[in-house]
Amino acid sequence: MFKLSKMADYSIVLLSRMSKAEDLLSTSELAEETQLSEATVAKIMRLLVKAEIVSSIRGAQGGYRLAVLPENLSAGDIITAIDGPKALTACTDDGAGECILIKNSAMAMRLQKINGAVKNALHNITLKDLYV
Amino acid sequence: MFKLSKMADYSIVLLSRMSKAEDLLSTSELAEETQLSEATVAKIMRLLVKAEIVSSIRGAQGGYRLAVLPENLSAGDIITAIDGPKALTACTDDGAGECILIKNSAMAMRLQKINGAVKNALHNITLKDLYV
DNA sequence: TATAAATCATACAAAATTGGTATGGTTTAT
DNA sequence: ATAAACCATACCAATTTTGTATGATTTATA
Repeated sequence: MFKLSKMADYSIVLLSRMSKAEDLLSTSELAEETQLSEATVAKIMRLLVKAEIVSSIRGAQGGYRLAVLPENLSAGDIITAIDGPKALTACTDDGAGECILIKNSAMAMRLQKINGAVKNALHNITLKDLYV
Repeated sequence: MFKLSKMADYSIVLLSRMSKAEDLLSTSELAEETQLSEATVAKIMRLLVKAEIVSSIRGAQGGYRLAVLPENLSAGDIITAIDGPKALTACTDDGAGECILIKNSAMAMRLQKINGAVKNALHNITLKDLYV
């Protein structure tokens, strides 16, 4: 199913705010402006850094800044960064005995169609589309 | 995020099986062929009946049959039937204090774009595409 | 008409996921 | 040296999802 997670939702709000900023924004600044707790903001920012969507400067006067142009950052990228790559998949065969029904059947390949279509749709929407 | 729920996954398997059947299939028959428990099959079938995707005949010798042609049944229809209409939405304002951040901002409308794109993608895939 | 086959409705517990917070460590400007 | 700020990890609470159980209703058939 598709339902934007709260975290992904928050991240879009944060990224939108950042896309309007010239200089660095700290966790506390972002938290204040978005009404989110600092802990939650920090958690999201870490994921965005790891995904190289934002870059970070450590130490005093540090903070975050977008590492990608808003028009080059897709909704799919953001969701994958926050919720993980499995967030955009149908029944995946992870070798742990999942998807018994579908393994060994043509269905597995067909389900890829659903994934592909959704991924494609999400990659055609950019951050710029979302905040302009 | 998008991840096909197990139930939606199962329902596609069940519907695929039904699309090959001429006559009625009972819960026990479907359970046996798909290796799912009868209780789980029954639960899914109830949802599919309510969504008018399959029709049911009660009583002895009863069972289920597809009520729609496979080429007219979209993945979106199936997912909505199983996981509910909210399954295909971004942060919805349901009046219960959700989405405080986004309410009163232009962001709400922008998020509709994500929903719209995903819904559109899922409605362009039919059951026939999935089992042929 | 009694019986068995079958769907319908509801409720519920276990398991998995998600949301949110806390704690301590490391880096760096001043 | 100090304080500001990011980094890493772990953890718990809340929610959602999965799966099952129980009983009621309908209907073909002997």
